[in-house]
Amino acid sequence: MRYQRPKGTADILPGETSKWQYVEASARQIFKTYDYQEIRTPLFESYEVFSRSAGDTSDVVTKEMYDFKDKGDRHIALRPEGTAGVVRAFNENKLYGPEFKKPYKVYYLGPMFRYERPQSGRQRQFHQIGVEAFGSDNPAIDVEVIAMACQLFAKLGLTGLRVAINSLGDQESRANYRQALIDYLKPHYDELSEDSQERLEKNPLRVLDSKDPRDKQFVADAPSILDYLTPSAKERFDQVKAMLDALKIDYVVDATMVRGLDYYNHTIFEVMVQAKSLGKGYTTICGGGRYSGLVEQLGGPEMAGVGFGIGLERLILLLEEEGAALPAAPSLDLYVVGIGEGTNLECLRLVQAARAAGLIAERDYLNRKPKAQFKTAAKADAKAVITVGARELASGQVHFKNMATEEEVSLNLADLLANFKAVYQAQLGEE
RNA sequence: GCGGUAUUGGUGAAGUUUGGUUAACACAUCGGUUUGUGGAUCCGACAUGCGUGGGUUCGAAUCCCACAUACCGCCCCA
Repeated sequence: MRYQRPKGTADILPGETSKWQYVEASARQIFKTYDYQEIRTPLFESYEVFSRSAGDTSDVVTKEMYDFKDKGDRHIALRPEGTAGVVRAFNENKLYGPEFKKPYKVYYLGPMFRYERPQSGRQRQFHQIGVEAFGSDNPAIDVEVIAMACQLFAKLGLTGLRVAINSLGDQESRANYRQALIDYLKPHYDELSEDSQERLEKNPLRVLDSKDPRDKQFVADAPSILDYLTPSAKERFDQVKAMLDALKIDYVVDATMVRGLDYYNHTIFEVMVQAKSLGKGYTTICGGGRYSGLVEQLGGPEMAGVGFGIGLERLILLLEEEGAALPAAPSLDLYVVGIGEGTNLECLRLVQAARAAGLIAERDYLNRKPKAQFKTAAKADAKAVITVGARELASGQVHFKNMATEEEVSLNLADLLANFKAVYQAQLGEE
């Protein structure tokens, strides 16, 4: 074992990729019905695109970003999340212009990079599917993206999900609450965990998320952000809740939920799940919300946005654990057995004719014995086997065996090659 | 970045407590039994090596050190 993949990366092998394709296809199909289209942005961007958007103090920026200077001395970073690059592209291509329908709806899917300690469902190169909708303040879009995520999970057969929502309010709400929280926690400073003491300085809302029992007793009685929402922010949140109710989407309001990236405001939400494969307690597989100032922050006009990201590794791990119906490898329509080296060309002609007819066809390339070839055909669940040997080459007749019934007939090789699909289907009694 | 557990063929793994010279067993694969017909039987082949590199020892998969990776818990996050 000379080389091994870099820490926190994975090879997704055949067999695995079919699951990925299934999940991706399901997402594309659902997003399409909501009128979202795919956008593809670079895997790397200027460092500032991420540092400006996620917040200079966020952990994602300060310690988890893969950044480097390229040969032209540009400060580059591998994307740690999808939103910033999409917003940059939105601005750079002037998609805010009047000729583009609003809200402007896009989805993306691909690898993201964070320098983290790997664990199950958490890698340094990981994959997200995400959506963004720009240019509407309507809370109905908040609800729509939540509904869209739920619909995807339902389609994939996931149950037992927990949808948590919260509102961070507008800037004024958040500033007022931040101060209130600091005022409340400051007197207990010495009793807080070391982590939370630091959080209190940098990002006080994070204290609410602490798992440390020392912090939890204070968090329980801490002021709620929902009491600090301005009337308009509260009205907005009430509308979101009412619309979720109207769509019969189950959710819980979690006033202590915060987000790791600083650009969020108003509605934020997470879809969580309890799974053995993802560690103890609830794990988030989808997170998102509104970001009203982000477009402007990255040099665009004042324009609202809302979106979410889904962690694909976690999602697929979950589907496997739940025994969800993931597609199996397709079986062969035809296997061509060749006996003796002289049949090499005829075997090639036959599989090529079968493939041209749209059949999944395979043959032996190793000049193995008929028995071994039949074994391979049976193992691949081949529906039919055609045998070609010296006798067949001489007579122009090949043996066609229906593997299910074990019946074998002799067919004219020229007829078969001339009209492959019809002859094949007639033999198997297919339409 | 911090703390912990683990790492033996293509696969599942036994062996590590008590260091001892063919690294068990099973599955898969390949070959033969059957000069040209499938999941069966029987026979045979299949780790000059136990994550990597050092060290201790007459002798190391077994003991010690370092490193790498995976996993678990923090931090954080999807």
